[in-house]
Amino acid sequence: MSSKTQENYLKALYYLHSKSVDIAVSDVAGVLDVSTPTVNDMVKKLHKAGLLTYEKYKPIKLTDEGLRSAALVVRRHRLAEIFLSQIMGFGWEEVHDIAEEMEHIKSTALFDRMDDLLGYPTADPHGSPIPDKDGNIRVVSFITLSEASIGSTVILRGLKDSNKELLLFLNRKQIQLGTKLVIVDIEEYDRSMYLNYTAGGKQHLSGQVCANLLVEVV
Amino acid sequence: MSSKTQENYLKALYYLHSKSVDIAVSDVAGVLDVSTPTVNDMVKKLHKAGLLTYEKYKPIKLTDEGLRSAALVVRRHRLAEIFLSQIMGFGWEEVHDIAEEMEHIKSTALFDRMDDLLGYPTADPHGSPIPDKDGNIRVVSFITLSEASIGSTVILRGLKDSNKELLLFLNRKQIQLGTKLVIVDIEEYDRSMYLNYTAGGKQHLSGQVCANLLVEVV
DNA sequence: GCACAAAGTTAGACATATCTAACAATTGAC
DNA sequence: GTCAATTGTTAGATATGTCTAACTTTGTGC
Repeated sequence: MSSKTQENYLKALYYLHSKSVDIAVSDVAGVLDVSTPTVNDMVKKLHKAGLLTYEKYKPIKLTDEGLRSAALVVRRHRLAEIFLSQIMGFGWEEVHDIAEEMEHIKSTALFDRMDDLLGYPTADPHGSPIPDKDGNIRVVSFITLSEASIGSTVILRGLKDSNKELLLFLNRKQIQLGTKLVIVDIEEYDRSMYLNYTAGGKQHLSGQVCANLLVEVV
Repeated sequence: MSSKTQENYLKALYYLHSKSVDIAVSDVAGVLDVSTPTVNDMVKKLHKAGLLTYEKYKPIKLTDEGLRSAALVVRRHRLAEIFLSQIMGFGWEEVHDIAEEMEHIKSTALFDRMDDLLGYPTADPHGSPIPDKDGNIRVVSFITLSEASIGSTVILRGLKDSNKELLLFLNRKQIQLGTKLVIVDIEEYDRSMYLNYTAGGKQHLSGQVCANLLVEVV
């Protein structure tokens, strides 16, 4: 069983892995704000646990098992963030720090229940993907609503540049993550769109709003 | 700032304090399942932090500050339990272990938000009181519904002996914690009651059910 | 291709939280 | 009131996670 500290190292490694498969000890130290000898010790422990490859003076790499474990920490973090925001009504700027602590809770049931309540989101409001229960990441490429074509059906998956005003606006329009939108018509001159969706009926959204909504075409 | 371990000691001390103000080192060790020397060390730390009184070979006592800190841990635990049960739909038997971890999250905002969402409960479903934000316990004495008299208005605060069937039954009757009930009539021969309340109108509850509902007279 | 800077490692120290073994104080039985 | 049992304390060890200081390796600039 991995400790809270080990989970934080895994999360840092997951982040660095996404930049480059080869990871430097000093980069881990930088991300976690600890000294390199401290990282060195932990690297040896994680190597012994089979979560990463380690040879003296060589760059380290996450093993498949390490990547999976790390993805599960990230899954818990992102589910917690979305839960805090969507279900508990926190602002997106408040959720990170709380999720940082919630992600270490040892209860798969808790996070699976969040997943249920949230309708199995595949990405957070910034479009970062949420690994599934097995640590797999479903690669979905999002486009902005502006890029979608007339007649297509899309699902809102994230916001490109979220701010309070946009969130409140979407709230008033009864549009949330997971809402299925049908593009009825597009005004070419200002890139605004006419949409149809269950909760709101037919609505008109400005080109500016459309450019900020990340959607998945279905 | 107190660590997770210290918070667990405080919680144990809170429990023992409720049995007797004088607390034995060995009792703490028993509750937390650690050795007495371990408790001895921690007692010295908590004494240094001003949370309890300590004199060699004398029984220990929580100070006012210690009692307040401990109450705040208990508050977080109980709010988390009720939140997991009421909002997230967990069974009462599942919530304790998860709450055991959630209670250590360092975010007053999280627990205050739970408190809001739950409508400021004063007791958990077993009738154990929930300390407020300042660690104060509002002493309310609950009686069973059976003990209430005709014409009185009561609020459901807890269940004496909760089980799934009872919870489902109350759910069907649309009675939940916080529901205000007016006692319209009592059948003396079987101790059953006729009640009036907003969501359910006039309802008849058996004596067995009435004996299991903990209520606050208002 | 060599020197030196950057990166990585080792060694030794400290804090927290835990243990066992040994010792000390208190208390209750008689 | 004494002594044995219970309870509390001290001392020394271990595991985790952190540090600084000193040393080693790698690799780049010239």
